[in-house]
Amino acid sequence: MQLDERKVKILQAIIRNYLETGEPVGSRTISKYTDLNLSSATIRNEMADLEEMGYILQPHTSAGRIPSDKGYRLYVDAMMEEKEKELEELKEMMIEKEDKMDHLLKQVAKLLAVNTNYATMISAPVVHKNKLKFIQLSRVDTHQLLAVIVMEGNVIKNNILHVAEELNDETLLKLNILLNTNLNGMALEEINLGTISMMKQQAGVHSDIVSDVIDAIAEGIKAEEDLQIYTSGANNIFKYPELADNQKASEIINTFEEKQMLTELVQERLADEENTGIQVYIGNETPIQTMKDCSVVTATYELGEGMRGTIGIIGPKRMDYDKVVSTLKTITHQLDDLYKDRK
Amino acid sequence: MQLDERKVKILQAIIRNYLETGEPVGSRTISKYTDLNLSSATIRNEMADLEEMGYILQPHTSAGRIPSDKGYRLYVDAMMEEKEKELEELKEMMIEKEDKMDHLLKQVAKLLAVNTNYATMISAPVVHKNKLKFIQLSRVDTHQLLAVIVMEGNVIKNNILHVAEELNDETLLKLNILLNTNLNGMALEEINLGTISMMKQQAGVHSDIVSDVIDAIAEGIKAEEDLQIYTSGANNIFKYPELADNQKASEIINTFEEKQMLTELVQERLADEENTGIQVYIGNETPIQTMKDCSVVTATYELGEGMRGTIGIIGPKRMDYDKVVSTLKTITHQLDDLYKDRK
DNA sequence: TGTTAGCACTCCATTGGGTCGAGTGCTAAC
DNA sequence: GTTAGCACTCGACCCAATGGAGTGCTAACA
Repeated sequence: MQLDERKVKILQAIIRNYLETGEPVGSRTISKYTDLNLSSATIRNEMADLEEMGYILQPHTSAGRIPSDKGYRLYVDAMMEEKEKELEELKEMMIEKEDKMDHLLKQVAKLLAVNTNYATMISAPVVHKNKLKFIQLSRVDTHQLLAVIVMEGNVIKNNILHVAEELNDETLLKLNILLNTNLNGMALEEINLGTISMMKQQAGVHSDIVSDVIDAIAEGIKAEEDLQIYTSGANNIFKYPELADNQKASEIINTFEEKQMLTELVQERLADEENTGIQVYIGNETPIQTMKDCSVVTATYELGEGMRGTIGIIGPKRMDYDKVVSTLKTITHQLDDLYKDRK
Repeated sequence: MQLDERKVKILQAIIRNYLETGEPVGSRTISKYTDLNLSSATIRNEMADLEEMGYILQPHTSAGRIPSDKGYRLYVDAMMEEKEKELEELKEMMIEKEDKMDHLLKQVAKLLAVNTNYATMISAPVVHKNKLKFIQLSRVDTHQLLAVIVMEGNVIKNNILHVAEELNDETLLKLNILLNTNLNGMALEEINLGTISMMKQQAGVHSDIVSDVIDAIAEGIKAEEDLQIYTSGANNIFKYPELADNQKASEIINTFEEKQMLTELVQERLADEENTGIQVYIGNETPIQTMKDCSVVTATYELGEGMRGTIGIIGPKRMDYDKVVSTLKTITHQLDDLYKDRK
């Protein structure tokens, strides 16, 4: 059987209607809803076909039809294509240009959640090419050193080191020079045992401090790797009865709270360097099992120089894909602009 | 009417039973439950009295009784007194001694949530006496300076400053000396316009850099003030049917997600310098309106030198107060120990 | 051949009555 | 002061009946 234009129109009508109401859609509704001027009987025949083809399904014998995952997929694909064409103006948004990245991201998540009425997440940008830019040791106390490590993109790590013997200014200066001449400009992956042992040798009696600094750098990488994720609007799921029953709600809320599980979404996106577009996971397509009753829309944003993060919107399958996709586009562009402004 | 010993015993029996089952408790149950050897009829009489006195109430005419907020209050007060006396051994806990404070706090929140089956929150310690310990400007790039500000308690703030003209090493050194001699050891509140203008004058052409650093310090205070709160186990509320209906669950989850509202709990506790004990809010006693159907138990922990935070456990009114109070005591002591070890 | 009206049928949601049981208050007896 | 007993109340649960929304199928129509 073939999916002719009329079938597509009917399918779209079913989906749109279901998106609005959340109730199964009957043939009579469609017969009035569309401008096709077909009787409910004809619609019924077409609907039987669509069901056979797997685009819609009946929750039970004498109910209306609801879209299947496959049906949503068709709808979304068509819509995405449309969106891709229209180059939309970026709307004004109320982002206070906070200096602190995490404040900004929290705000973005919240803004999105409030605007869309869905749950949202955003991952902090991950720096891919992590080069050391600058290292500085300073004496804070007689037995405490402060190690400041600045990486490309002005990501800064601090560490307090405890030292047994007090260091004089000259030694400190020497160590600083040693560290900077050897490490500046190096990508983190390039720092190998050879470099380290050489530096230790040069540091002489203070080799343990070099070790400490290296450790601090290593820790910096680690901290960077378990990426920050901010969420908002998890309680929006209560607005959709099909997600609000205790069992499901509990699982979803938990996923949001743990955040750990959300990284799967992010990983999946960031792994693919090329893919910077918008991705839609419907129902079981999602990589996160607990969200199999939801749909997830993700977008990748970029802050120049390989710093990329992911934004996600999580809602019921009957989410307003249209609006969500537009909103995500706008937001990712905004983030882009923000970066340029700050540069 | 007076609350004699027998009434108290019956009240306790009612509460204990209700805590376990979550169902209204009938007279026959109590008659078998306690070792008072009283018939259900007698219990009924006593229960009528207790109801009149406001300690228990009937959800509807022919149901058993459930404790009122006032009833819980009596129970909790009695229990607290008991607990205060027994000096309990600190149990072994699985806290990895992470260096990063926020990891630690997240872990504590989670640990608590898993152990108690309630929702938990913990606020990052707030430093009350914020003294500057050390300031350092370093050149990162031709037009970028890194300002590192270390405060008492090794709280570190970084800021990248953008400068128009390139500074030579000597100027940088001078500025560093200027900043440190004028500001070190000062409490943040003590830095006034007088100090600032004097420093600016001394800095001459570079007075704008001094301004920037002062701004950075000011921002440091601000960031410190809107305190970090970590939460865990919000989805535990679904385990208690009386909290799991959509309306209530949504509100509670929202409160947890926003976190902002939770600060009220913290503020209330931290304002009172003396009060470092455990506080129980039952139902409407809570300062957070959305939690009027819950009980909240909070404890203050101290990491020496005026760094204090708050831990809270949020559950149904029929929470196992006994266990919660013990657990909180253990945890706060543990945090104390942790600090001593690291010192 | 595609479209439509009509009809029988299915199934869910809702409603209302009936029953059951847990629990109460009251009274009278111990 | 305590208890047994009894009538009463009220929510929970079950069940059957009802109604409505929606379907599939068939026959007639353009």
